[in-house]
Amino acid sequence: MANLKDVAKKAEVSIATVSRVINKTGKVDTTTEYRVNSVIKELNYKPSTVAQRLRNQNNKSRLIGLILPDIQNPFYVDVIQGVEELVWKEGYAVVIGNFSQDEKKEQLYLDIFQSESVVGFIVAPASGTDKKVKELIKTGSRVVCVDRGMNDDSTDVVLMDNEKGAFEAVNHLIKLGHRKIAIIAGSKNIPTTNQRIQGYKNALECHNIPVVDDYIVSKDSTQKSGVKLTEYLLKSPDPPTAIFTGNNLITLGALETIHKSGLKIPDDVALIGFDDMPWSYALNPPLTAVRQSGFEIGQRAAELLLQRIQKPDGAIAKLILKTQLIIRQSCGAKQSNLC
Amino acid sequence: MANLKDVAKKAEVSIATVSRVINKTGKVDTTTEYRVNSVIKELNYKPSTVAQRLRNQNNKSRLIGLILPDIQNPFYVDVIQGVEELVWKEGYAVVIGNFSQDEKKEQLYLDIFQSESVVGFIVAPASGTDKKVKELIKTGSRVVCVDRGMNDDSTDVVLMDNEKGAFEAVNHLIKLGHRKIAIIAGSKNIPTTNQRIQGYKNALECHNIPVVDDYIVSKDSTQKSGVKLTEYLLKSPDPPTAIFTGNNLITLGALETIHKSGLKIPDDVALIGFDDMPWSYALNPPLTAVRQSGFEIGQRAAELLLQRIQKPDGAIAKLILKTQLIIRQSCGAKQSNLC
DNA sequence: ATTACAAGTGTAATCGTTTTCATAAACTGA
DNA sequence: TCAGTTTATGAAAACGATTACACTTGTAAT
Repeated sequence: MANLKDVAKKAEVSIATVSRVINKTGKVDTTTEYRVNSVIKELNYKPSTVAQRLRNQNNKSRLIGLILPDIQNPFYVDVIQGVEELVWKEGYAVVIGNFSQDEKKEQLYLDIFQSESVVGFIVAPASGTDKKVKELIKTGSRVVCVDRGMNDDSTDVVLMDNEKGAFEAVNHLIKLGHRKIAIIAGSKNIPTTNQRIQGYKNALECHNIPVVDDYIVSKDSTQKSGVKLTEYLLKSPDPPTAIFTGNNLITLGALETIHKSGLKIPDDVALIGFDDMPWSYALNPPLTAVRQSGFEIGQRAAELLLQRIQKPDGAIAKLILKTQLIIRQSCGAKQSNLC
Repeated sequence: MANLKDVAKKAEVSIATVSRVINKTGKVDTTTEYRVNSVIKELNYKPSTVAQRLRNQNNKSRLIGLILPDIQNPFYVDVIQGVEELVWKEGYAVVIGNFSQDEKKEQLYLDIFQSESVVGFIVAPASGTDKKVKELIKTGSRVVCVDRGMNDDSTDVVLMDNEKGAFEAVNHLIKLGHRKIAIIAGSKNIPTTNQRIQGYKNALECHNIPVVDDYIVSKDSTQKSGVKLTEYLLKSPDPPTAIFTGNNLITLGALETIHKSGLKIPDDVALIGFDDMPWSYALNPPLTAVRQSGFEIGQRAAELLLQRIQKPDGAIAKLILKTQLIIRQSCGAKQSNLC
């Protein structure tokens, strides 16, 4: 690759002049400017970002590091899309690290990204006490958390109101007359899971319906465990009349089992899912679901990050986005007017 | 951040010695080595990758650039996952550019990634004559194409056998007795679309069924156009008894319309989709579909890229992966034994 | 005692930029 | 005509690392 020196020699000027032409800093004669520009084109010269970055210490990359627990989950894909779309307008690209719920992998991605000098991080941290994240902040990196925050509120964060979302879902089921309501939750290691379980309990308690431990099942946040746990619930001596699934993958697993066992939705068993997905409406019957917009989370997080980059010392923001209950046909329509 | 000089001063040695300790090159006294290492830890010193890269001209990043047309499409998410999983083992991270079928955006991402000195690119190019991609190859970048290749076979490429996949799908419908078969294809600008249409035609011709132009509809590869075009087909004077949808998003759109119009699958209209998705089995009835493994494409592409990085001048590979017809219940079961 | 060699270390050049400072030439105004 | 100013340019220092080379010791071989 041609460098400044090559261009300078060919244009018969000093490298300083070439640099001035490129960066439009300082006076340059019009004719030399023209000459230099021709040579640049001729040699297809592109300044070395590496050298620039070394020289201009503050010259960060045009990369934003996005570190997520599970790219297989379409929810996080929406987050990616949200971030990408917003950040793109400012000329940034997104680097993605998928750590598959593995904290070690998360740490390594943070390391790699840091050494690639990303301008900032958007992270859904594996734990609320992530040492590496704290270290990053201390050393002046910009970090925004999504979906899950740091315990000590040391970063900007964009969260969903999971508890309320779950409450509304279960409340909806209760209003339709259901009393035997089960929840298939995701991994208990994830804060959001516990928030959703809490919302579920709150709704039951609000209607004086006893919380039955057998109706609260969880393993991990995969489709497979959705299949298994639904089987377990349906085979139990007193099966629930309604199931609330903790995320979109679990919902798919539950659907699989319900169809296999020949039960009808919503007459034999009602289903309501956390996560509204593109396929929710295509189901038969269309799925009633709690919508959380990954796209919006992504966008907000990106906004916060860009702000933080501009104003490193601004107040720390904590955004809690509302979920939306999308009522379709998977819970039946028998109305009642409790609550 | 501390640099070599700081460490050297504090450890009372020259920067050369510090460098030697870090890189374990050259002789260093055990006690000085120990001293230097302590200081490094104390100051939390990390070598500047930027400076290293400038110095060691060949020192590339640990990033692989992945440039895709539509991250909203779960198929490409599978590709990402495939790449990520394989490449991760070799200590690389993945940078993702989502160009939303916009060639300009694609070019810009290629530029950004190049200036971030990625070790290699995996691209699903917007067009088979992409100038920028060719330029990259000329300047020594490693490029592997996925899903769509370069016209002149100038890069390694991993493709699906779309024509055969479509053929088998339509053949399946014909064997079940269908004669009025429509195809809702994706954007005609994408090579894969045309391959799938070709496979569709081949199957009809193979059974001496006339190809009816009215049954071949296409717009773009979105859910929305799936909705619209299905409406169009079902309202036509002689509606098809079976629909073959060109990708997973179109399938969702078609399902939406079919359910809305109260028709039963497969009795009123059979449906077969290109792309088997996690939700295919959760549908009611479960969807018969042509499976193409994005994950496998991703993995293979990553393999090729890593090989190419090691052996820049090896022979160019063209991998064509087979699709798999997953027969479920969305096409009915009336057997016939033509063909 | 002298030479030869190895071990341990430091000096300085280098990678490709940007930018400060110096300087020569050209212009200004009395 | 000459001081003062502006314009156009170049030389050289930095950014933070690596590394070839030179240098000082100490030790072994003669």
